[in-house]
Amino acid sequence: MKSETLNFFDKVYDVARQIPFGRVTSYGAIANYLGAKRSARMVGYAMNGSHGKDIPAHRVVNRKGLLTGKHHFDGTNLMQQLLENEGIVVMDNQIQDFDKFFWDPTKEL
DNA sequence: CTCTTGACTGAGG
DNA sequence: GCCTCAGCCAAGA
Repeated sequence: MKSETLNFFDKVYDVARQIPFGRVTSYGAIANYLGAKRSARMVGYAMNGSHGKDIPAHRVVNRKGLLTGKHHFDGTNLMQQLLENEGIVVMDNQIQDFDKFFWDPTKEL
């Protein structure tokens, strides 16, 4: 099978699955890694299908480190709880020291 | 094919 | 620093 057989969504899932424990990244970073810097919205859109998979979607936030996608989780503060469980400090839906926990796939991967 | 939607981002006021 | 507007791109109806 060709490596290009993977759809945009599948690529997003692949990258998101490789996010290390205790680290977070942004939609734009993933999109940039996929060669679609302008498709950051598509990354988030793709995450809609991340449920039921082994995708740590809670490690993916917007460029400001804000938990914009928390409303898509089961509870209202589930996403924050998961992040805090990994040692990440979250306050008011915003990750503290975001730059410190930021994981860039284009550099790390 | 056309229109709408969206877990985004950058620029401007 | 906060709010608003516009651009971007893929999937679904």
